[in-house]
Amino acid sequence: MARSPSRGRPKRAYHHGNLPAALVGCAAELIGAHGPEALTLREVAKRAGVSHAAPYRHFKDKAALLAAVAEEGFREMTQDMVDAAGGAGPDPMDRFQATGLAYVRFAVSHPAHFRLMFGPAVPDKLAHPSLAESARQAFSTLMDQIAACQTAGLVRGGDPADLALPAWSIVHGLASLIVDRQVGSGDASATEELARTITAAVMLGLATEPGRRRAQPS
Amino acid sequence: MARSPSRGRPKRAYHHGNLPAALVGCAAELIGAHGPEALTLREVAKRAGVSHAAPYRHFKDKAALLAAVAEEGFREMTQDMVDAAGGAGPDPMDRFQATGLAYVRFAVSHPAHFRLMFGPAVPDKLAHPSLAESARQAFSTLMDQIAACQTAGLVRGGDPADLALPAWSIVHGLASLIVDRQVGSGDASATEELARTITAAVMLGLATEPGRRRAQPS
DNA sequence: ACCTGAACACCGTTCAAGT
DNA sequence: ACCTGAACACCGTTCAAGT
Repeated sequence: MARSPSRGRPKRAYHHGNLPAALVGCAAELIGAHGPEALTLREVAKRAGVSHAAPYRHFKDKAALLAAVAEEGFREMTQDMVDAAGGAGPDPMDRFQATGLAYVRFAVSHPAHFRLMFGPAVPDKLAHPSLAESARQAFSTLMDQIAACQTAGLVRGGDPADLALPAWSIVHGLASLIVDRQVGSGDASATEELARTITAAVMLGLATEPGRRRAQPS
Repeated sequence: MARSPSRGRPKRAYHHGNLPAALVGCAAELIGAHGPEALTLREVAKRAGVSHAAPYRHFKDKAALLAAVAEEGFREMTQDMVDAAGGAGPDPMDRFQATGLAYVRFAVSHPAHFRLMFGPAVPDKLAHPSLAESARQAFSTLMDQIAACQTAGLVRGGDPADLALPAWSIVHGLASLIVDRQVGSGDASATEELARTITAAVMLGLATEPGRRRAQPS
């Protein structure tokens, strides 16, 4: 097998132009290990083998680097949801539920990334357009599944965005409560069951046959 | 009117034993103004008129002071929910919805406190028992309303804690998404409408007549 | 008992200087 | 063009010393 044609020893490959990617990679590792709050720009730089001032050539400040990692997280989460829907069979309602489960599953298995993506570590997310766009796509994925349910007549009519908001809220709320340790046993299969109950509840609320259906006391 | 009987000028009243309360008050003010992330123990101390080492006589560390402020937040939020339920008339379902609305309203009008209460500013909430207890009471308030709906036959049977989890998740999710600026126009009345839709959706999901009710495509 | 002041080991960020 | 090293203005926390 031929050696890489690029000059220089592989050890110091960063200096040739992929420092940004290396910094994002190191930051993601450290965040996964110790949470976004503990992340230090100086340690990221050290890990990447550069001085603590070097990152500023490629990122405006610490928030910009965190935003890049958060964006990566949103893309991964969206992919997980798309995959889950695809693997859930033909019933649109099953696919919808699978998408929501994937949302919760992502949060539970990557709590540090989830906190980074939604928490205050990146102070103004709208200041990072590609981050905002990747977040929008995650929501969009959920919305698409609702729209498919509507087309199949399984969910009542209306703007899919409006209907997706309760669904997003409930999976996001459960995920947040688990990640913030307000709820949940830590047991993975118990969490799965929780998520299943939660999504089922909101699905009932969105199902067809709208309007007054409240039961009267006997 | 008689002067305060305590010796010394009111300006330096802290030194008599209410420094802890003064620190919590100053911290709450600063958090409300600039968010929990921006809070500095040194500035709290300065604001309270003591040296930056003085707080350590009363709080183990920064997290302990933040925990005290968060606890205050949970008590206030619980009170808001109780008041909302009380002001909502006799229908248990209306009272339940009012409680959920109060939850969202608290978050929207005290975003910094909400972030403090649920976010990572207090790293290990379980390490502060009275904080954990105040959080439990907030959840409990929501649960009580569900139980009342069950008693009235308006919500299906089962462990109230299980049924409250979807409700908690959905209001917490909406509140979090708004506070983290992933959703919402910033308009207060639009937010109110959002919250009303959300709570209605989950109420439909929890209503009586359980089991298979999914509509088939025509 | 409660508070102060100096000190320590960190931060993020900037900037002249090197190659 | 890209990186380094020193420097600045901060942090949280500790601890001897004061009253």
